[in-house]
Amino acid sequence: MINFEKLFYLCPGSNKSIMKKDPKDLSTEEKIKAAARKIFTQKGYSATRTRDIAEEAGINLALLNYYFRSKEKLFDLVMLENFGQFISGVRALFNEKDTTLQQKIETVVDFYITQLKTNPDLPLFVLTEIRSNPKKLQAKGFSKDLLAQSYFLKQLSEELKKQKKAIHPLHFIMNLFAMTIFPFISAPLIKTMGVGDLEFSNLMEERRKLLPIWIMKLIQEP
Amino acid sequence: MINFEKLFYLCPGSNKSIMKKDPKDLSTEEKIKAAARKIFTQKGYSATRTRDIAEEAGINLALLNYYFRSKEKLFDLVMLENFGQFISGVRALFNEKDTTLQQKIETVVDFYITQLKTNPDLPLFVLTEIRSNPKKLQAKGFSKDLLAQSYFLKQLSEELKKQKKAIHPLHFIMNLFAMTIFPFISAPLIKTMGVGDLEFSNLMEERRKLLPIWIMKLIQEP
DNA sequence: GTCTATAACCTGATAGAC
DNA sequence: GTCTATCAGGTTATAGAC
Repeated sequence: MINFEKLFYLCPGSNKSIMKKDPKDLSTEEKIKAAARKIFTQKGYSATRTRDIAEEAGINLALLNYYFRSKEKLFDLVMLENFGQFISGVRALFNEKDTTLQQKIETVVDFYITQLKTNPDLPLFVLTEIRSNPKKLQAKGFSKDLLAQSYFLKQLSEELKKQKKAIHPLHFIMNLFAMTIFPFISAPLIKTMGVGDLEFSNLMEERRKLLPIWIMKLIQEP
Repeated sequence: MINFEKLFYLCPGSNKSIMKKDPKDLSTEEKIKAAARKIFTQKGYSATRTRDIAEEAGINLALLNYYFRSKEKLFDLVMLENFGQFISGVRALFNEKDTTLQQKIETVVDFYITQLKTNPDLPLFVLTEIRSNPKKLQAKGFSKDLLAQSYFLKQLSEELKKQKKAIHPLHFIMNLFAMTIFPFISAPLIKTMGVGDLEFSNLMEERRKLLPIWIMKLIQEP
C-alpha cells in the first residue's frame, strides 16, 4: 500500500486539505471562496453571476469586490485551485521511485474515482476552461516535462519494450485517464438511459477494481 | 464493409449532409446558422454574444432576430443539430442485424474519429449543455431504450455470456466511447505536453486501428 | 468589515428608415 | 430583407453611510 492519502493533501482546495469546519466558523473570505468554487465549477465563468455567489455565501454583493476586487480575479483563484486539485496530485505520484507501474495505475484510478464521486463537475470545468484559455496552464507551471521527465513514463516505456510493443506510450496514458474520467463526464447521458444514481455509483466501484486489470492487460498482452 | 457513409447523412448539420457551397452562395439564414453553430459550439451559450455571431456571419445584429426571433431559439436549433450529429447516427448502426459485434465497434470508432477530427469541440459542447439542461434530451426523443432495446446490446451481452463474464455490459460501452472520445476532449492538455498538431493527428489514426482490437480483447479474454 | 444605493457598462431585442 | 439607432433589462463594480 502506498501513500494514497498524501495525494489528497497535495491538492489545494481539496475537501480533505482543510479541517472540516462548521460553515459559521469560516471567515467571510473563505465563505465567498467556497461559494465561488461551487458555482463557477458548476456553471462556468460566463453563466455565473456574482449575485449568485454572494447569495450562496450568505453575504452581500459588495463584499465580494471588497475581498477579491473583481469577478475575474476571484475566478482565476478558483480556476487554479480546481486545476491543481485535478492534476497536481498526480505529479508527486508519477515520480515515486519505490512503486511499480501497476501500483501507480491502481493509485491513479483509485484517487480519481474517489475524487470524482464527490466532485463530478471538476473535469468538465477544467477541460472547458483550458480550451478557452490555454495560457493559464503554463502560468501554473504546467509544462511538457511533467510527463516527459516522469518516472512513470520511464516504467511504462520499459514495460512496453519488454513486450516488444512499438506503440506510443501516450496511447496507454490516454486509455488510463479516458476510462477513469469519461464515465463521470458522461454521467448525465448514462443516467438518461435508465441507470439510477445508486447503480451508477456501484458501477464506478466495480471500475475501481476492473480498470487497473484492464489497463495492465492492454499494456502487457500481445 | 458496412454502410459507413450512411451514418454521415443521418446526421443533421453534418458537413457532408449539405453540398459544399461557396459562403457567398449561402442564404443569409444559412450563413447565420453556420456562424451560430460555430461560435455556440466553441464557447457555449452564455459566453456567446449575438453580436459575435452577427459579425462571424458578416451580417447585422438585427437580422439575427429577424430570422430567429431570439438568441435562445437560435441556440436550441443549433443544440439539437449538434446533439443529433453527435449521437443519432449511432442509433441506426446499433440496430443493424447483419453486422457482427466487432464490425459495429469498428464502425463506431471509425465514425467518431473522423467526425471529431473536423469537429473536435462537439463533445464538450454536448456534454456541457446536457448537464445544464437534461430536459432537452428527452424532447429530442432520446430515452433509455435507445441502448436497452438495441441489437448491439444483445450481441454484446451474448458475447459476455459466452465468455462466462459476469460483468455489466455498460462497462464495455463506457470503455468504447471513453477511449474514442476522451482524447479529443483533452487534446489541449495533451498538446501542452509537447505533442504537436500533426503528431496528435497521427496518434488518432493509430487509434482508429488499435481501439477495436483493444476493446474486443477486453470483452473476449478472461 | 458590512451594508444600501447607485453608477457604469454590456447585451439582447426592437423601431423605423431605406 | 437589410440597415442604423436606440431602448430595456440585467450585471459588475464602486461610493459612501454605519
